Amino acid sequence: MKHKFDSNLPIYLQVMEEIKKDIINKKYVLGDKIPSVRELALYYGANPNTIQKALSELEREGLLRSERAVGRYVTDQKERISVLKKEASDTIVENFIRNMKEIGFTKADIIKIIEKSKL
Amino acid sequence: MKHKFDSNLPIYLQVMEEIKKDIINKKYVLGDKIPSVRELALYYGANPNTIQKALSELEREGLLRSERAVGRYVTDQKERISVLKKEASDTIVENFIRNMKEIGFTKADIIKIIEKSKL
Amino acid sequence: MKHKFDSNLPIYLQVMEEIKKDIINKKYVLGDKIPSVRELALYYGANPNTIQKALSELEREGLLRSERAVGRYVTDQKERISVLKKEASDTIVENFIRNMKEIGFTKADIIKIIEKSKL
Amino acid sequence: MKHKFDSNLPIYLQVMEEIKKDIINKKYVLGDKIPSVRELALYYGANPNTIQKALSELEREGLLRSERAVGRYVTDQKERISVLKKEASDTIVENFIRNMKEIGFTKADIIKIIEKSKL
DNA sequence: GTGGTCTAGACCACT
DNA sequence: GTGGTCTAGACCACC
Repeated sequence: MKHKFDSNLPIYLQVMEEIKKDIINKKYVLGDKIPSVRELALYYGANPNTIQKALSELEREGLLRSERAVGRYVTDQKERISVLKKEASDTIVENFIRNMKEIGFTKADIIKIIEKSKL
Repeated sequence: MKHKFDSNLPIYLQVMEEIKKDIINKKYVLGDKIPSVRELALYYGANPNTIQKALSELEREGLLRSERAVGRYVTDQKERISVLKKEASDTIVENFIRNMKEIGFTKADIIKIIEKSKL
Repeated sequence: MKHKFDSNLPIYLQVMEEIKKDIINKKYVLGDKIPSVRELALYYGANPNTIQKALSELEREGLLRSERAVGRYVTDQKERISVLKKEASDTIVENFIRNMKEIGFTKADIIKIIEKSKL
Repeated sequence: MKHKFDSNLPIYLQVMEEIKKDIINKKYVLGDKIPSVRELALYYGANPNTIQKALSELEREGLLRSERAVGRYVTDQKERISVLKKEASDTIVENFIRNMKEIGFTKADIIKIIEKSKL
Protein backbone atom coordinates (compact mmCIF):
# COMPACT_ATOMS: atom_id res chain seq x y z
CA MET A 1 0.00 0.00 0.00
CA LYS A 2 1.74 3.12 -1.28
CA HIS A 3 1.26 6.25 0.72
CA LYS A 4 0.63 9.47 -1.17
CA PHE A 5 3.25 12.07 -0.37
CA ASP A 6 3.20 15.78 -1.05
CA SER A 7 6.03 16.17 -3.51
CA ASN A 8 6.89 19.61 -2.16
CA LEU A 9 7.85 18.37 1.29
CA PRO A 10 10.67 15.96 2.09
CA ILE A 11 9.32 12.44 2.38
CA TYR A 12 11.16 11.77 5.61
CA LEU A 13 9.35 14.67 7.28
CA GLN A 14 6.02 13.35 6.12
CA VAL A 15 6.86 9.89 7.39
CA MET A 16 7.78 11.42 10.75
CA GLU A 17 4.37 13.08 10.92
CA GLU A 18 2.58 9.86 10.03
CA ILE A 19 4.38 7.94 12.73
CA LYS A 20 3.71 10.66 15.27
CA LYS A 21 0.03 10.37 14.42
CA ASP A 22 0.23 6.62 14.84
CA ILE A 23 1.71 7.11 18.29
CA ILE A 24 -0.88 9.72 19.24
CA ASN A 25 -3.68 7.47 17.99
CA LYS A 26 -2.16 4.55 19.87
CA LYS A 27 -1.66 2.47 16.78
CA TYR A 28 1.84 2.19 18.17
CA VAL A 29 1.63 1.79 21.91
CA LEU A 30 3.99 3.02 24.62
CA GLY A 31 6.98 0.71 24.86
CA ASP A 32 5.87 -1.39 21.92
CA LYS A 33 8.01 -2.46 19.03
CA ILE A 34 7.26 -0.70 15.77
CA PRO A 35 7.62 -2.37 12.35
CA SER A 36 11.12 -2.76 10.97
CA VAL A 37 12.70 -0.26 8.62
CA ARG A 38 12.15 -2.65 5.74
CA GLU A 39 8.50 -3.19 6.53
CA LEU A 40 7.84 0.52 6.86
CA ALA A 41 9.71 1.15 3.63
CA LEU A 42 7.42 -1.27 1.90
CA TYR A 43 4.32 0.15 3.54
CA TYR A 44 5.14 3.73 2.64
CA GLY A 45 6.57 2.88 -0.77
CA ALA A 46 9.77 4.68 0.15
CA ASN A 47 13.40 3.73 0.28
CA PRO A 48 14.67 2.11 3.50
CA ASN A 49 17.25 4.87 3.84
CA THR A 50 14.53 7.49 3.79
CA ILE A 51 12.61 5.65 6.49
CA GLN A 52 15.80 5.28 8.50
CA LYS A 53 16.31 9.02 8.37
CA ALA A 54 12.76 9.64 9.59
CA LEU A 55 13.14 7.16 12.44
CA SER A 56 16.54 8.52 13.46
CA GLU A 57 15.03 11.97 13.72
CA LEU A 58 12.20 10.66 15.88
CA GLU A 59 14.82 8.97 18.01
CA ARG A 60 16.63 12.29 18.36
CA GLU A 61 13.33 13.82 19.43
CA GLY A 62 13.02 11.16 22.11
CA LEU A 63 9.91 9.45 20.74
CA LEU A 64 11.59 6.26 19.65
CA ARG A 65 14.51 4.23 20.90
CA SER A 66 16.37 1.68 18.85
CA GLU A 67 17.97 -1.56 19.90
CA ARG A 68 20.69 -2.76 17.59
CA ALA A 69 19.78 -5.96 15.82
CA VAL A 70 16.51 -6.14 17.72
CA GLY A 71 14.17 -3.40 16.66
CA ARG A 72 12.77 0.01 17.41
CA TYR A 73 10.45 0.83 20.27
CA VAL A 74 8.11 3.66 21.17
CA THR A 75 9.60 5.48 24.13
CA ASP A 76 8.18 4.37 27.46
CA GLN A 77 8.38 7.85 28.91
CA LYS A 78 4.75 8.55 29.62
CA GLU A 79 5.13 12.31 29.87
CA ARG A 80 6.87 12.53 26.50
CA ILE A 81 3.86 10.93 24.87
CA SER A 82 1.24 12.78 26.85
CA VAL A 83 2.39 16.17 25.64
CA LEU A 84 2.68 14.98 22.05
CA LYS A 85 -0.98 15.38 21.17
CA LYS A 86 -1.17 18.76 22.86
CA GLU A 87 1.91 19.97 21.00
CA ALA A 88 0.59 18.72 17.69
CA SER A 89 -2.84 20.28 18.06
CA ASP A 90 -1.38 23.56 19.30
CA THR A 91 0.77 23.85 16.20
CA ILE A 92 -2.06 22.94 13.88
CA VAL A 93 -4.48 25.37 15.51
CA GLU A 94 -2.02 28.23 15.61
CA ASN A 95 -1.12 27.82 11.97
CA PHE A 96 -4.75 27.57 11.01
CA ILE A 97 -5.83 30.70 12.83
CA ARG A 98 -2.83 32.64 11.59
CA ASN A 99 -3.52 31.59 8.00
CA MET A 100 -7.17 32.52 8.23
CA LYS A 101 -6.47 35.90 9.80
CA GLU A 102 -3.89 36.62 7.12
CA ILE A 103 -6.60 36.36 4.51
CA GLY A 104 -8.94 38.56 6.45
CA PHE A 105 -11.12 36.40 8.70
CA THR A 106 -11.93 37.21 12.31
CA LYS A 107 -12.18 34.60 15.04
CA ALA A 108 -15.98 34.80 14.84
CA ASP A 109 -15.85 34.19 11.08
CA ILE A 110 -13.62 31.19 11.63
CA ILE A 111 -15.95 29.54 14.12
CA LYS A 112 -18.93 30.05 11.82
CA ILE A 113 -17.03 28.54 8.89
CA ILE A 114 -16.07 25.47 10.85
CA GLU A 115 -19.58 24.95 12.17
CA LYS A 116 -20.90 25.06 8.62
CA SER A 117 -18.24 22.69 7.35
CA LYS A 118 -19.53 19.31 6.25
CA LEU A 119 -16.31 17.47 7.08
CA MET B 1 13.31 43.24 5.35
CA LYS B 2 14.05 39.56 4.98
CA HIS B 3 11.05 37.30 5.00
CA LYS B 4 11.35 34.11 7.04
CA PHE B 5 10.85 31.09 4.84
CA ASP B 6 10.30 27.50 5.84
CA SER B 7 13.47 25.86 4.60
CA ASN B 8 11.61 22.63 3.88
CA LEU B 9 9.27 24.12 1.33
CA PRO B 10 10.31 25.64 -2.01
CA ILE B 11 10.67 29.39 -1.59
CA TYR B 12 8.87 30.17 -4.83
CA LEU B 13 5.74 28.43 -3.49
CA GLN B 14 5.92 30.44 -0.31
CA VAL B 15 6.31 33.66 -2.27
CA MET B 16 3.27 32.73 -4.35
CA GLU B 17 1.23 32.34 -1.19
CA GLU B 18 2.38 35.68 0.15
CA ILE B 19 1.39 37.46 -3.02
CA LYS B 20 -1.96 35.73 -3.12
CA LYS B 21 -2.59 36.98 0.40
CA ASP B 22 -1.65 40.49 -0.69
CA ILE B 23 -4.17 40.29 -3.51
CA ILE B 24 -6.88 38.91 -1.24
CA ASN B 25 -6.18 41.63 1.31
CA LYS B 26 -6.22 44.21 -1.43
CA LYS B 27 -2.71 45.36 -0.81
CA TYR B 28 -2.40 44.74 -4.54
CA VAL B 29 -5.57 45.96 -6.13
CA LEU B 30 -7.38 44.62 -9.19
CA GLY B 31 -5.68 45.91 -12.30
CA ASP B 32 -2.85 47.52 -10.38
CA LYS B 33 0.81 47.18 -11.16
CA ILE B 34 2.75 45.10 -8.67
CA PRO B 35 6.35 45.85 -7.65
CA SER B 36 9.16 44.83 -9.98
CA VAL B 37 10.97 41.52 -9.65
CA ARG B 38 13.97 43.39 -8.34
CA GLU B 39 11.92 45.16 -5.65
CA LEU B 40 10.18 41.98 -4.58
CA ALA B 41 13.51 40.12 -4.48
CA LEU B 42 14.85 42.77 -2.17
CA TYR B 43 11.71 42.78 -0.07
CA TYR B 44 11.64 39.03 0.39
CA GLY B 45 15.41 38.62 0.62
CA ALA B 46 15.25 36.07 -2.16
CA ASN B 47 16.98 35.69 -5.49
CA PRO B 48 15.33 37.44 -8.48
CA ASN B 49 15.19 34.09 -10.31
CA THR B 50 13.10 32.67 -7.48
CA ILE B 51 10.72 35.64 -7.57
CA GLN B 52 10.48 35.32 -11.33
CA LYS B 53 9.43 31.70 -10.98
CA ALA B 54 6.76 32.58 -8.43
CA LEU B 55 5.35 35.33 -10.64
CA SER B 56 5.36 33.12 -13.73
CA GLU B 57 3.37 30.53 -11.84
CA LEU B 58 0.85 33.13 -10.72
CA GLU B 59 0.56 34.22 -14.33
CA ARG B 60 -0.10 30.65 -15.37
CA GLU B 61 -2.84 30.56 -12.76
CA GLY B 62 -4.34 33.67 -14.28
CA LEU B 63 -3.86 35.92 -11.26
CA LEU B 64 -1.25 38.13 -12.84
CA ARG B 65 -0.63 39.24 -16.36
CA SER B 66 2.59 40.75 -17.62
CA GLU B 67 3.08 43.51 -20.13
CA ARG B 68 6.40 43.29 -21.80
CA ALA B 69 8.83 45.99 -20.72
CA VAL B 70 6.15 47.67 -18.65
CA GLY B 71 5.41 45.54 -15.65
CA ARG B 72 3.13 42.99 -14.09
CA TYR B 73 -0.47 43.65 -13.20
CA VAL B 74 -3.05 41.97 -11.02
CA THR B 75 -5.61 40.43 -13.35
CA ASP B 76 -8.68 42.61 -13.92
CA GLN B 77 -10.98 39.61 -14.18
CA LYS B 78 -13.30 40.33 -11.31
CA GLU B 79 -14.62 36.77 -10.92
CA ARG B 80 -11.08 35.34 -10.78
CA ILE B 81 -10.34 37.44 -7.74
CA SER B 82 -13.68 37.02 -6.05
CA VAL B 83 -13.32 33.26 -5.73
CA LEU B 84 -9.72 33.51 -4.59
CA LYS B 85 -10.51 34.13 -0.95
CA LYS B 86 -13.12 31.37 -0.91
CA GLU B 87 -10.72 28.89 -2.51
CA ALA B 88 -7.97 29.77 -0.08
CA SER B 89 -10.12 29.50 3.01
CA ASP B 90 -11.69 26.24 1.80
CA THR B 91 -8.27 24.67 1.41
CA ILE B 92 -7.07 25.95 4.76
CA VAL B 93 -10.18 24.80 6.58
CA GLU B 94 -10.23 21.37 4.96
CA ASN B 95 -6.59 20.75 5.80
CA PHE B 96 -7.10 21.97 9.33
CA ILE B 97 -10.09 19.74 10.04
CA ARG B 98 -8.43 16.74 8.41
CA ASN B 99 -5.27 17.25 10.46
CA MET B 100 -7.19 17.59 13.69
CA LYS B 101 -9.33 14.51 13.01
CA GLU B 102 -6.20 12.55 12.17
CA ILE B 103 -4.94 13.12 15.69
CA GLY B 104 -8.24 12.17 17.21
CA PHE B 105 -10.36 15.30 17.63
CA THR B 106 -14.05 15.50 16.79
CA LYS B 107 -15.68 18.52 15.21
CA ALA B 108 -17.09 19.49 18.62
CA ASP B 109 -13.60 19.29 20.15
CA ILE B 110 -12.25 21.49 17.39
CA ILE B 111 -14.80 24.24 17.91
CA LYS B 112 -14.16 24.29 21.64
CA ILE B 113 -10.43 24.51 21.10
CA ILE B 114 -10.75 27.44 18.73
CA GLU B 115 -13.10 29.27 21.05
CA LYS B 116 -10.61 28.90 23.88
CA SER B 117 -7.69 29.99 21.72
CA LYS B 118 -6.17 33.33 22.65
CA LEU B 119 -5.01 34.18 19.14
CA MET C 1 44.54 12.80 -1.08
CA LYS C 2 42.80 9.87 0.51
CA HIS C 3 42.48 9.91 4.25
CA LYS C 4 43.12 6.68 6.11
CA PHE C 5 40.13 5.67 8.17
CA ASP C 6 39.90 3.15 10.96
CA SER C 7 37.60 0.54 9.47
CA ASN C 8 36.09 -0.25 12.88
CA LEU C 9 34.63 3.19 13.38
CA PRO C 10 31.98 4.84 11.18
CA ILE C 11 33.63 7.11 8.63
CA TYR C 12 31.25 9.97 9.32
CA LEU C 13 32.36 10.04 12.98
CA GLN C 14 35.99 10.13 11.97
CA VAL C 15 35.31 12.95 9.52
CA MET C 16 33.56 14.84 12.31
CA GLU C 17 36.64 14.49 14.49
CA GLU C 18 38.93 15.65 11.69
CA ILE C 19 36.86 18.74 11.08
CA LYS C 20 36.66 19.51 14.78
CA LYS C 21 40.45 19.36 14.86
CA ASP C 22 40.61 21.68 11.87
CA ILE C 23 38.42 24.15 13.71
CA ILE C 24 40.44 23.85 16.92
CA ASN C 25 43.67 24.32 14.97
CA LYS C 26 42.15 27.28 13.14
CA LYS C 27 42.52 25.75 9.74
CA TYR C 28 38.86 26.66 9.49
CA VAL C 29 38.38 30.05 11.07
CA LEU C 30 35.39 31.38 13.02
CA GLY C 31 32.70 32.47 10.58
CA ASP C 32 34.61 31.25 7.54
CA LYS C 33 33.24 29.14 4.76
CA ILE C 34 34.43 25.57 4.75
CA PRO C 35 34.96 23.53 1.57
CA SER C 36 31.87 22.20 -0.17
CA VAL C 37 30.53 18.72 0.44
CA ARG C 38 31.89 17.61 -2.91
CA GLU C 39 35.36 18.99 -2.24
CA LEU C 40 35.52 17.37 1.18
CA ALA C 41 34.28 14.09 -0.30
CA LEU C 42 37.14 14.20 -2.76
CA TYR C 43 39.64 15.18 -0.10
CA TYR C 44 38.62 12.41 2.29
CA GLY C 45 38.03 9.84 -0.44
CA ALA C 46 34.52 9.30 0.90
CA ASN C 47 31.06 9.51 -0.56
CA PRO C 48 29.36 12.93 -0.55
CA ASN C 49 26.47 11.46 1.43
CA THR C 50 28.83 10.34 4.15
CA ILE C 51 30.37 13.80 4.33
CA GLN C 52 26.92 15.34 4.40
CA LYS C 53 26.02 13.19 7.38
CA ALA C 54 29.15 14.27 9.23
CA LEU C 55 28.48 17.93 8.49
CA SER C 56 24.82 17.69 9.46
CA GLU C 57 25.84 16.25 12.81
CA LEU C 58 28.30 19.07 13.36
CA GLU C 59 25.52 21.47 12.48
CA ARG C 60 23.30 19.82 15.07
CA GLU C 61 26.12 20.27 17.57
CA GLY C 62 26.20 23.95 16.75
CA LEU C 63 29.68 24.05 15.26
CA LEU C 64 28.65 24.67 11.68
CA ARG C 65 25.81 26.48 10.03
CA SER C 66 24.67 25.89 6.48
CA GLU C 67 23.26 28.30 3.97
CA ARG C 68 21.23 26.72 1.25
CA ALA C 69 22.86 26.99 -2.16
CA VAL C 70 25.65 29.08 -0.68
CA GLY C 71 27.83 26.98 1.55
CA ARG C 72 28.68 25.97 5.08
CA TYR C 73 30.25 28.20 7.67
CA VAL C 74 32.02 27.70 10.96
CA THR C 75 29.75 29.06 13.68
CA ASP C 76 30.57 32.60 14.70
CA GLN C 77 29.71 31.95 18.33
CA LYS C 78 33.02 32.59 19.99
CA GLU C 79 32.19 30.75 23.22
CA ARG C 80 31.13 27.60 21.35
CA ILE C 81 34.57 27.41 19.78
CA SER C 82 36.51 28.40 22.88
CA VAL C 83 35.27 25.43 24.90
CA LEU C 84 35.85 23.03 22.03
CA LYS C 85 39.54 22.51 22.64
CA LYS C 86 39.00 22.13 26.38
CA GLU C 87 36.23 19.58 25.84
CA ALA C 88 38.33 17.62 23.39
CA SER C 89 41.41 17.49 25.59
CA ASP C 90 39.37 16.62 28.66
CA THR C 91 37.87 13.62 26.91
CA ILE C 92 41.21 12.47 25.55
CA VAL C 93 42.96 12.84 28.90
CA GLU C 94 40.21 11.11 30.86
CA ASN C 95 40.11 8.17 28.50
CA PHE C 96 43.87 7.92 28.54
CA ILE C 97 44.20 7.90 32.30
CA ARG C 98 41.32 5.48 32.71
CA ASN C 99 42.81 3.12 30.15
CA MET C 100 46.22 3.24 31.79
CA LYS C 101 44.84 2.68 35.27
CA GLU C 102 42.78 -0.23 33.99
CA ILE C 103 45.98 -2.00 33.01
CA GLY C 104 47.62 -1.27 36.31
CA PHE C 105 49.53 2.01 36.09
CA THR C 106 49.48 4.70 38.75
CA LYS C 107 49.49 8.38 38.00
CA ALA C 108 53.18 8.56 38.83
CA ASP C 109 53.89 5.72 36.41
CA ILE C 110 51.96 7.51 33.70
CA ILE C 111 53.91 10.75 34.04
CA LYS C 112 57.22 8.89 33.90
CA ILE C 113 56.16 7.01 30.79
CA ILE C 114 55.16 10.19 29.00
CA GLU C 115 58.36 11.96 29.93
CA LYS C 116 60.38 9.06 28.53
CA SER C 117 58.32 8.95 25.34
CA LYS C 118 60.19 9.98 22.20
CA LEU C 119 57.10 11.28 20.43
CA MET D 1 25.66 -7.15 35.19
CA LYS D 2 25.43 -5.60 31.75
CA HIS D 3 28.60 -4.05 30.46
CA LYS D 4 28.25 -0.68 28.77
CA PHE D 5 29.52 -0.89 25.21
CA ASP D 6 30.26 1.91 22.81
CA SER D 7 27.64 1.36 20.14
CA ASN D 8 29.96 2.67 17.45
CA LEU D 9 32.58 0.00 17.92
CA PRO D 10 32.07 -3.73 17.30
CA ILE D 11 31.21 -5.39 20.58
CA TYR D 12 33.54 -8.31 19.99
CA LEU D 13 36.51 -5.90 19.83
CA GLN D 14 35.45 -4.33 23.10
CA VAL D 15 35.12 -7.72 24.72
CA MET D 16 38.60 -8.61 23.52
CA GLU D 17 39.97 -5.50 25.17
CA GLU D 18 38.21 -6.29 28.42
CA ILE D 19 39.62 -9.77 28.52
CA LYS D 20 43.09 -8.55 27.69
CA LYS D 21 42.84 -6.19 30.64
CA ASP D 22 41.76 -9.07 32.85
CA ILE D 23 44.80 -11.05 31.77
CA ILE D 24 47.12 -8.10 32.32
CA ASN D 25 45.62 -7.48 35.73
CA LYS D 26 45.94 -11.15 36.55
CA LYS D 27 42.26 -11.63 37.09
CA TYR D 28 42.78 -14.45 34.64
CA VAL D 29 46.07 -16.08 35.51
CA LEU D 30 48.61 -17.72 33.24
CA GLY D 31 47.44 -21.23 32.41
CA ASP D 32 44.11 -20.77 34.16
CA LYS D 33 40.77 -21.67 32.74
CA ILE D 34 38.58 -18.72 31.84
CA PRO D 35 34.79 -18.69 32.26
CA SER D 36 32.66 -20.43 29.65
CA VAL D 37 31.20 -18.62 26.67
CA ARG D 38 27.81 -18.84 28.29
CA GLU D 39 29.02 -17.30 31.55
CA LEU D 40 30.87 -14.52 29.76
CA ALA D 41 27.82 -13.85 27.59
CA LEU D 42 25.76 -13.45 30.69
CA TYR D 43 28.34 -11.31 32.41
CA TYR D 44 28.75 -8.94 29.47
CA GLY D 45 25.10 -8.97 28.49
CA ALA D 46 26.09 -9.94 24.98
CA ASN D 47 25.16 -12.73 22.64
CA PRO D 48 27.19 -15.98 22.95
CA ASN D 49 28.10 -15.74 19.26
CA THR D 50 29.68 -12.38 19.89
CA ILE D 51 31.70 -13.73 22.83
CA GLN D 52 32.73 -16.70 20.72
CA LYS D 53 34.08 -14.36 18.08
CA ALA D 54 36.07 -12.37 20.63
CA LEU D 55 37.58 -15.52 22.12
CA SER D 56 38.46 -16.95 18.71
CA GLU D 57 40.28 -13.76 17.87
CA LEU D 58 42.21 -13.89 21.14
CA GLU D 59 43.12 -17.47 20.30
CA ARG D 60 44.35 -16.39 16.91
CA GLU D 61 46.50 -13.80 18.70
CA GLY D 62 47.94 -16.56 20.88
CA LEU D 63 46.59 -15.28 24.18
CA LEU D 64 44.13 -18.08 24.71
CA ARG D 65 44.11 -21.72 23.78
CA SER D 66 41.06 -23.92 23.76
CA GLU D 67 40.78 -27.56 24.72
CA ARG D 68 37.92 -29.25 23.04
CA ALA D 69 35.03 -30.01 25.36
CA VAL D 70 37.02 -28.84 28.36
CA GLY D 71 37.36 -25.11 28.19
CA ARG D 72 39.56 -22.19 27.30
CA TYR D 73 42.81 -21.39 29.02
CA VAL D 74 45.05 -18.36 29.21
CA THR D 75 48.20 -19.19 27.29
CA ASP D 76 51.04 -20.46 29.47
CA GLN D 77 53.68 -18.87 27.28
CA LYS D 78 55.29 -16.56 29.81
CA GLU D 79 56.86 -14.21 27.25
CA ARG D 80 53.58 -13.73 25.41
CA ILE D 81 51.98 -12.42 28.56
CA SER D 82 54.94 -10.40 29.72
CA VAL D 83 54.95 -8.20 26.64
CA LEU D 84 51.21 -7.76 26.69
CA LYS D 85 51.15 -4.95 29.20
CA LYS D 86 54.00 -3.17 27.46
CA GLU D 87 52.26 -3.46 24.07
CA ALA D 88 49.00 -2.20 25.46
CA SER D 89 50.51 0.78 27.23
CA ASP D 90 52.63 1.67 24.21
CA THR D 91 49.57 1.79 22.00
CA ILE D 92 47.57 3.79 24.51
CA VAL D 93 50.37 6.28 25.08
CA GLU D 94 51.12 6.74 21.41
CA ASN D 95 47.49 7.36 20.57
CA PHE D 96 47.14 9.73 23.47
CA ILE D 97 50.15 11.85 22.57
CA ARG D 98 49.21 11.89 18.90
CA ASN D 99 45.67 12.98 19.71
CA MET D 100 46.84 15.73 22.00
CA LYS D 101 49.40 17.04 19.53
CA GLU D 102 46.75 17.04 16.81
CA ILE D 103 44.74 19.55 18.80
CA GLY D 104 47.76 21.71 19.44
CA PHE D 105 49.38 20.63 22.70
CA THR D 106 53.13 20.23 23.18
CA LYS D 107 54.69 17.49 25.28
CA ALA D 108 55.26 19.99 28.08
CA ASP D 109 51.59 20.98 27.98
CA ILE D 110 50.58 17.35 28.16
CA ILE D 111 52.64 16.61 31.25
CA LYS D 112 51.26 19.66 33.02
CA ILE D 113 47.73 18.66 32.19
CA ILE D 114 48.17 15.16 33.53
CA GLU D 115 49.80 16.39 36.71
CA LYS D 116 46.84 18.68 37.32
CA SER D 117 44.32 15.95 36.56
CA LYS D 118 42.28 14.79 39.52
CA LEU D 119 41.75 11.29 38.22
C1' DG E 1 28.24 25.15 -8.23
C1' DT E 2 25.86 24.49 -3.42
C1' DG E 3 23.24 22.08 0.06
C1' DG E 4 19.45 18.67 0.45
C1' DT E 5 16.90 14.66 -0.66
C1' DC E 6 16.11 10.21 -2.66
C1' DT E 7 16.81 5.51 -4.67
C1' DA E 8 18.99 1.17 -5.35
C1' DG E 9 21.89 -1.93 -3.81
C1' DA E 10 25.35 -3.61 -0.80
C1' DC E 11 27.90 -5.08 3.46
C1' DC E 12 28.41 -5.50 8.54
C1' DA E 13 27.74 -6.66 13.44
C1' DC E 14 24.53 -8.62 16.17
C1' DT E 15 20.33 -11.51 17.92
C1' DG F 1 16.08 -10.64 9.98
C1' DT F 2 17.41 -6.06 12.40
C1' DG F 3 19.51 -1.54 12.72
C1' DG F 4 23.48 1.02 10.85
C1' DT F 5 26.64 2.52 7.44
C1' DC F 6 28.35 3.29 2.87
C1' DT F 7 28.61 3.99 -2.22
C1' DA F 8 27.11 5.50 -6.70
C1' DG F 9 24.34 8.13 -9.12
C1' DA F 10 20.53 11.15 -9.70
C1' DC F 11 17.38 15.26 -9.31
C1' DC F 12 15.92 19.66 -7.17
C1' DA F 13 15.71 24.48 -5.52
C1' DC F 14 18.52 28.14 -5.19
C1' DC F 15 22.47 31.56 -6.03
